[in-house]
Amino acid sequence: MARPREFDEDAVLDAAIQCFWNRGYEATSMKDLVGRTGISVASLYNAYGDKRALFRTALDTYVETSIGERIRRCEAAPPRQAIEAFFGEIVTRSLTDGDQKGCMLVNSALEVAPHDEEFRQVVADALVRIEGFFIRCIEAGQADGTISCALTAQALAQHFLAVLIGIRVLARARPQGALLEGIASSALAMLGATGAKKKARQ
Amino acid sequence: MARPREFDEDAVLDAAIQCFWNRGYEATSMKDLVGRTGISVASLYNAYGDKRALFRTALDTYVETSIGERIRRCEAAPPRQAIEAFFGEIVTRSLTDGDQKGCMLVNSALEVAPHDEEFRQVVADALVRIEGFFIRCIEAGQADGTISCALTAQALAQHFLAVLIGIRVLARARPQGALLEGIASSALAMLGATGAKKKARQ
DNA sequence: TGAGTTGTAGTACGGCCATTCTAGAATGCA
DNA sequence: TGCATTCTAGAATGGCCGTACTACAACTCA
Repeated sequence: MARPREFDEDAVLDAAIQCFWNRGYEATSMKDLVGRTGISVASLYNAYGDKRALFRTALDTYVETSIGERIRRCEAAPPRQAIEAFFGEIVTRSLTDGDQKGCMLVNSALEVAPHDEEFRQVVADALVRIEGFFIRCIEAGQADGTISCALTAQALAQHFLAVLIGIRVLARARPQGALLEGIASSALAMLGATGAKKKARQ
Repeated sequence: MARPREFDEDAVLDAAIQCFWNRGYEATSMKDLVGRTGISVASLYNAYGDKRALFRTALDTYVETSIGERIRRCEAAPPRQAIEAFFGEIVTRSLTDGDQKGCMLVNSALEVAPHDEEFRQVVADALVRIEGFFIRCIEAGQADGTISCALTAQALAQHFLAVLIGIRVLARARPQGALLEGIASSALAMLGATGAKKKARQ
């Protein structure tokens, strides 16, 4: 071990994530990355390998932090509220992001997954992880009666996954609050009528 | 007027659509287009302008043919069947396409719409057109009692739009029949119970 | 202190990119 | 037939791409 890094590795990786997230893989050049990260291209190559490897690191980090943490955060709540919180966060994030970057995972699912087996697997695994979150919540909710049993947990979870992706795509092309919120709330309606308390009030 | 075109304009445009559809805008090079269309780069520039203009023509044509025609075809059927047919076609197409190209409109919604106002508008308009198809079908179905009134026509239509997009994205990352078919059928379940005949049988 | 190691900066490199130019071939019209 | 016009082919162009190389700076450890 000799000379230590001069740059903040987390900050640089975060800057790289922002680039790829915003523009995608192809449209992001090494020059863009150098400009955004503030370090030289040699340092980038030295620290992360080539562009593809840097993208892989960026995507993995994004999935682990943005998505993984959201799942953990939401899953702390009771099942039904966990799903509501998840959609709520997604919609809020989509609307408050001025760059309209959408979700880096969804963007990658379209851009890099189809023609690259490695990335297809990374994306598919992350999607399965989200689906797993939904399944766990729905099963728990169906067990304690807070979620309807009209559909199987898996069917409903996969439906939610599709809606989630749809929201993320629409966030980039039609970023209107009413649209995204409406879609989320019609999805949540599929959870079934809420408990007796709320029902009685209406 | 002098020397006429030597190439089949429809065939060339179709080849260009295939390129852009499969790889996206950025990842498709003029060299790719020359190879796929079979005509020289000079002819491409002469006939369609630059790469961006060719993409615009390709996208417009795609929307008009692939999507416009599907809407017209499906809308010939009664409202509920129209929606069922629409989802059925999408799922079938997604699964039988060996290239897993998904939908060129959805791909464009993520790749070119966010950073290009012209294309954002083109994509948004096309999405509104699909939404309009759903709204017309749902309103008609709610009027004749074949579709549930649990949600407003617009809310359900927008929900369907999101699910549709979700299916198209998943088709590129997780192209499994059971997944896509399951999502479509859980969406169709939102149309509500079918007519008395079918209900009585069960 | 100095030898060894690793990070950094700048630059050079070959290749491919979109685009344009040049020359000539094919057609319609007079 | 000859002129004007349009299409086609291929090469040329300038720029940017990702990447590798070279020289040097900064640190650890003996």
